[in-house]
Amino acid sequence: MGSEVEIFRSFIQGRNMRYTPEREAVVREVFARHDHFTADDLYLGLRQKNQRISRSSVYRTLPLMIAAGLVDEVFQEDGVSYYEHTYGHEDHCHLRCLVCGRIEEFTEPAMQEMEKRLARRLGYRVTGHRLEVSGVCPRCQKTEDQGQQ
Amino acid sequence: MGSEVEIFRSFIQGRNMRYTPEREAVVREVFARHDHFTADDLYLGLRQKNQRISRSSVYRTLPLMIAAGLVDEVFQEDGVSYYEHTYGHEDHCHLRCLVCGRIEEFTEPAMQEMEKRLARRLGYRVTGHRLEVSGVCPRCQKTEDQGQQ
DNA sequence: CTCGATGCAAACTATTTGCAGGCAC
DNA sequence: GTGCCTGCAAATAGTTTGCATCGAG
Repeated sequence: MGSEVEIFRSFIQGRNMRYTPEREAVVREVFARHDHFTADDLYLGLRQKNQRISRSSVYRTLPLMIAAGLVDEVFQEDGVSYYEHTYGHEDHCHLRCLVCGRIEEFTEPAMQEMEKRLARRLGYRVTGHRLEVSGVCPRCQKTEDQGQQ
Repeated sequence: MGSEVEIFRSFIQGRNMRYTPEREAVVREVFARHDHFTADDLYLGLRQKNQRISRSSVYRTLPLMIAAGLVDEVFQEDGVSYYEHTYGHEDHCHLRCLVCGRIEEFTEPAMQEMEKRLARRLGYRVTGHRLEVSGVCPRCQKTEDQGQQ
């Protein structure tokens, strides 16, 4: 932590925008987390830390962090967006268990190659990807078996 | 078309649910389309064909078609879900141009292998995946170049 | 006939936005 | 001091839901 804050400050100031305490608070909260979070998670987390901030500011800061390349929206569930910070993270994909809802991450080196191949084949300049694999996790398979299903 | 309707009818009746004209209308509309559509697209399409149906019924029928394996929710945009029918379609992924918003499809044989590898490695029983690659399409790259960007 | 399905309108909820006042620069 | 940013409350909009009625089986 620390360098992410600096990166965001540069990004904001480089665009001649104002580096406010609210914006810094959001960056800090984002990087204090190491899981998937919603806008409201950030808001409530900051509130619990006695940071005075509004939901609006959280909602207004997230797109800036995405533009700065520090955050990605990784999936949506029940109409709610989930985010994660990306700085210093290895590129990874998400695996969702349809039974227990748990989401885990995995890295897949083949993805990068696939992307390059795609870019060449279709003429796209590829900037990102989102792979979500769904299925049933080992634990839930076991439960199903016991349940004779 | 035709066999999809039959599949849905069997699915509904097999669950001891009622096969209503509204449900059949939705299936027919879904398979009359060959692009991505929203729940409202279906509703409006049916209305234009003078089918008397409510939005509620469309919204209530879509999850049934997904459960029947005939439809997939493929992405969300601005809080709106987009669907496509899957029956008889080759498995494919989506490529989104961030500049013009166009979404095109591509098939990627490596996906299947990747899935199998994953399943083995992590013990998951994999049932589906969603890969969305984003970037800039050839046409928009050209425009950017002309614009000196 | 019975009970699940429909249509309508109201409810829900995440996110966005207008506006008056505040503060980064 | 200027004008971007904030907080608040209200608006937005897709989707869901309660309920009276309808109709498939």
